[in-house]
Amino acid sequence: MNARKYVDRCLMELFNNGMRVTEQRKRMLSLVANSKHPQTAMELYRKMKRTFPGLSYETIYLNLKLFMDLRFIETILLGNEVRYRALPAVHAPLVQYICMDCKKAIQVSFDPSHPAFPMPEQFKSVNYKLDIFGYCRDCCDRGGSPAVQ
Amino acid sequence: MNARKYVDRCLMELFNNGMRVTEQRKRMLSLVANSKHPQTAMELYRKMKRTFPGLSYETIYLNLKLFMDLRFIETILLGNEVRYRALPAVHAPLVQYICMDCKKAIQVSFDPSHPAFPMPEQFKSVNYKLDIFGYCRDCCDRGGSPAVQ
DNA sequence: TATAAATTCGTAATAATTACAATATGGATT
DNA sequence: AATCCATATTGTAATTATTACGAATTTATA
Repeated sequence: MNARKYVDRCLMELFNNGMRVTEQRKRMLSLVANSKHPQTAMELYRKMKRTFPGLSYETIYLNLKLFMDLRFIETILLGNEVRYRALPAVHAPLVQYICMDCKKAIQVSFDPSHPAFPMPEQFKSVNYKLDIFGYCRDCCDRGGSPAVQ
Repeated sequence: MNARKYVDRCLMELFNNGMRVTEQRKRMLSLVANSKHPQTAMELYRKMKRTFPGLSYETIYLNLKLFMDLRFIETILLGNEVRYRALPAVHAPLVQYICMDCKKAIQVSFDPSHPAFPMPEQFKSVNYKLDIFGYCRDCCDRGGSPAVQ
């Protein structure tokens, strides 16, 4: 995913919906887009604090909620932590390979219309999430064997 | 999934690992297995309280953690809530169709070795989770259009 | 640069989760 | 069945995560 494009798309969408493009939101989206692995609210807060020393935690949560509503981001549970990650533009289906050690997420697009899915008759599907957990090359090499997702 | 079999399997596994088969654990596993939709820690606590009036919250969390480690259950985020659901025996790959309205989860087995998935070369996969979000027949009929996952 | 509405801040309340020592209990042993 | 001991549960409290709300600030626009 191109981080620059992603941020621009989100900012434009904010603007088009009559919402404000603030420095905090710019930075927050940029952080999310440029992070190798999904971030916790606390991690985002700490990083934002560097740029905005007087930042309130409330701002983080309000914007996380806003970004969720606008589908800029989505949540994932890793270990017991709630983490947030960038959600690519709608209709760009993805598989995510998540390293359970370093928490890096590799995103791969794929075709969800594939007959491999045994869709039940009466279910109206609007979204899906395919997360595959394992260990990336780097962590395999290091021989780490951490707590399981 | 057969709830009775599931609970028995879990209890046996507890026993085989030198852990104790307590009334609390029996009840908790039974609750998880017999719930149509994934439960929050609080929901489980409330229901358990009926059987064990002096129950401590700590017991819920300790056992949730234990059940996670033993892979009896797994977590899912619905809305902003962390919910727990029964995890069928290992090597029984599943797709879960989750109704975003009533939160009912329909489980369907499928074949993950299907070439539809573009596995990256250097990734050692140990587990995966395919959740499809949408609306079940009942909720479509009622015409509900609730908050999005 | 003045304005109005939206956003952020500061503070505090609420909810979720974890910690720890004392007590109780499961299951092995006798 | 009575005893014993390691494990599980309880009770209480601490910590962490999340939400609430009025006041102050900032954005986008004229």
